[in-house]
Amino acid sequence: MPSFDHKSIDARWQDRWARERTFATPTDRTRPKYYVLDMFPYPSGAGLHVGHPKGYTATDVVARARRMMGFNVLRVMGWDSFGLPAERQAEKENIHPRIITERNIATFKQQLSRLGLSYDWDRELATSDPRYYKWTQWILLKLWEKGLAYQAEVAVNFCPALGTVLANEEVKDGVYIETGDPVERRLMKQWMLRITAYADRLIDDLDELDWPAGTLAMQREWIGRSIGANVDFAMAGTSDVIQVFTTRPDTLFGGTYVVLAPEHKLVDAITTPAQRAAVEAYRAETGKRSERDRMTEAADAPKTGVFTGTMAINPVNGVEIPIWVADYVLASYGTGAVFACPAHDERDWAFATRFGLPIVEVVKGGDVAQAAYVGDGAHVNSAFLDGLDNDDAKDKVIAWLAERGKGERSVRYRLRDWLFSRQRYWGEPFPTIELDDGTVKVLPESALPVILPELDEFKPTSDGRPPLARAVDWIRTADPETGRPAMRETNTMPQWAGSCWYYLRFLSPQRDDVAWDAEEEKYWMNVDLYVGGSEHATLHLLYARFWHKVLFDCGLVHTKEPFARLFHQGMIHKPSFRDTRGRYYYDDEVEKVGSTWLAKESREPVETRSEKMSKSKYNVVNPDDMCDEYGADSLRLYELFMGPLEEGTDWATDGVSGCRRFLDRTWRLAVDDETGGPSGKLADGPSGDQRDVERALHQAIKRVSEGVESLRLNVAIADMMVFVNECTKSTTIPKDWYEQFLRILSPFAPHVAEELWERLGHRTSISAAPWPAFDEAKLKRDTITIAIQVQGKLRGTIDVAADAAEADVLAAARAEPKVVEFLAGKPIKREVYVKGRLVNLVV
RNA sequence: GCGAAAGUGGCGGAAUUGGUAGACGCGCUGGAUUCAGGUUCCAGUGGGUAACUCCGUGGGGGUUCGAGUCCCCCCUUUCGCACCA
Repeated sequence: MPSFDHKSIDARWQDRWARERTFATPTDRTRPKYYVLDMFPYPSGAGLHVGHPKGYTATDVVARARRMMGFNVLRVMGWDSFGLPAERQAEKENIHPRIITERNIATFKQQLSRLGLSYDWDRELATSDPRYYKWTQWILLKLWEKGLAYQAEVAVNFCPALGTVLANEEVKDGVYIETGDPVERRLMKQWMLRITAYADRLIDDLDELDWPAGTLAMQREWIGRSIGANVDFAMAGTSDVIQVFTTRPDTLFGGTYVVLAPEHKLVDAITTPAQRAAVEAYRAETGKRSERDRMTEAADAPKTGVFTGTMAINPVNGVEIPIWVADYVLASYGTGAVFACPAHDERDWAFATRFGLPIVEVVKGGDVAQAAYVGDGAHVNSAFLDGLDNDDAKDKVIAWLAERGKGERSVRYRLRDWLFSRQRYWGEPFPTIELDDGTVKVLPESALPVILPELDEFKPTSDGRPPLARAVDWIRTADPETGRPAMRETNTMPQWAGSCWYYLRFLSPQRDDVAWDAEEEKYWMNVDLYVGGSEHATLHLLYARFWHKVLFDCGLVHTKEPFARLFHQGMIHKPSFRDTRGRYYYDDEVEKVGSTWLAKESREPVETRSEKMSKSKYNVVNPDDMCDEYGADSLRLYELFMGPLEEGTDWATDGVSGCRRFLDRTWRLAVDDETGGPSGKLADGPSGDQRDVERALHQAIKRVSEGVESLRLNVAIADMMVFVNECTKSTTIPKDWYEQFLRILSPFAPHVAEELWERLGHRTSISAAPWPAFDEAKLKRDTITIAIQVQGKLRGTIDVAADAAEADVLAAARAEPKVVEFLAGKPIKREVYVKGRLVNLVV
């Protein structure tokens, strides 16, 4: 029999915390603040699985411990509730997405509440709530005022399956990263946000963030700043010039040809009659291949291209070099034209060797007949650059070009402006109108929120317009300022919009007169610890930083960055079972025979592999089941005990029972299993020598305290287990020690800790008890074990007093029988002594 | 192909950052308690060996009195980027 009834204990304390508003956000300003935030979830129809609470439990431990340490803690939860899945579900079931969303939120909240997470639920918010999205629209007005929102006819990523466009960040290898649906290029008029205007600050301010190094690198790469030069190439017999962008102007003397992208606007003008047919054929050929094909083939495919018939003049040495057209040059990056230096660029080298173009070495260091050399080195064959290294040569040649009006320093970015409209229903309507003369203007703040109109069908119209085109009466409106007839925008904002600023709305979610209270913002911002998945490294986290900087420029927030410290929790996986036809099986439908898995019914072999939990793969574990069987505290402990928070691990329900046994032992230290009364094991003070128990206590306090800071909570739990194991061995333990332990256990296992705390006579919640301090002196031992090595191999151990003198330790080491045996009478050449650790005798 | 991270018992993972490898948990083996256990308690549990001992942190070299930890080469896995000039 388990020792305690988790069902009644969980329910009892959850009720009590809610009734007494135990975790209401403090309003005093006398204590230091700590804002700990989880990435809020999209409330999907599938509900929660045990992967979700991993991050939430970690932040809950931090929040609860910080409160006990004397911080005012802001800990909140909300819903990223606009988005595609609800809309698709709505189409399928013919139910309004709002109803579906409400239903899903109720499920999520119910599941979350069973975990005993210490959220201030009075601050709950949902991005699809008009009280919330009014302010999302309001921020768009700010972006407009700053000239950062505009409409443009652009080549977009259009996903036919979804009937909507997608942002660059949402597309990879020609498919939508969420669903795998193919994406094609189309020219459409869209809302754009000028995130590129913030590119430098988005890179430079990364330096001040305590974020995972990988995520910082990904953001830098995504923004992709390249510093180089624009260089003008004149052409024989025309006044046109070709401008190229290069990061290696120092290799200009090695430039042996120029390449234009097939779409480059000068291609037509410069192609000679003799080459026209070949060039036209090539352009037709490359134009036929979709963006997707060109992406997937990418780097390994042999390079293709044709000569235009025209020569360009290399500005540094006046040499005539041919102009080619090739699709390895992208129209959309830089100027759509490059000068090629095959000796020092791998792509150019591949192209030049294929088409027999000359390779001229200008940087020493490699063998350019064999491969391109891209490293640093002394310049040669480069006139006034000879002898310089890459950096010096770049500076010198840029200055040289600038003096002669042939070039200038230039910075380019991989980052493009953010495509901000979607042809969907379930999102924020734009607070904009278009007048009958085509003028687009934003509505005044007083006209907000622009409420999403009711529809009963959510598909795009039959002629391909967005779902909101169905809201005929809603679209027709008047300019509130002039009364002129106007049309509303039928696009909606992308799902990222709401999550770009929710951390600010949590500061004062009940206020309808402001987006957030300025005083609250000054006190609470920025977010001290932000925990969520690494899949948002270049999406949400980049967009949110961008908005935050705009709000900073508007004087609406006082920090440059929203999230001071970021942590990614690893994903929980579980083996799935699949037969050759791709059918998945639940784990109770298969069995292991020898080393292979068979489907129980068909006896067919099934393949097993560890995958991300997903309803469609039949490998989800529901936290409700864990709470039913083991209790919330056992689940919480296991979520964190599994391994380092940042790493992904396989779920093992057996591990939950191990955590439950730990709590059972904890319980039995205080409560008699038979009677349910006090165990009689808790004493007024130590009996005899209990320094081992005391040391285990202080070690646990130390590790848990450090773990709250470093989020290394798995080892913190291990040390708490050591303490309980020590106590289990003792006949009595001081009550005071046990209570100190309960306090450090309480952030992890709050229900059991509260219950025991109360049974020990406390009238107030353990969550309000002060955090115990550990004593370094109590961690020390009187006698320590010293390892004795001969030639670096362990040959024995000796126990000595902790303060034993070196000479005594060495003497004891030499006298150790095993050691004597291995020394075999040989003279000792060297004695290494590491204080308190080991002795190594070298012969 | 480029970049980053990681490879430790049957399994999840520890290891004071160069100092006794395998903490803690799961699983397993034996014993005790129990009418009965998916109970609890005790003992054991990296591999080989009867033992002395030997071998062991993906593989191979190296530095060092001493390497899971540092250096070089290689292999594997995961993630990110993928002709960005």
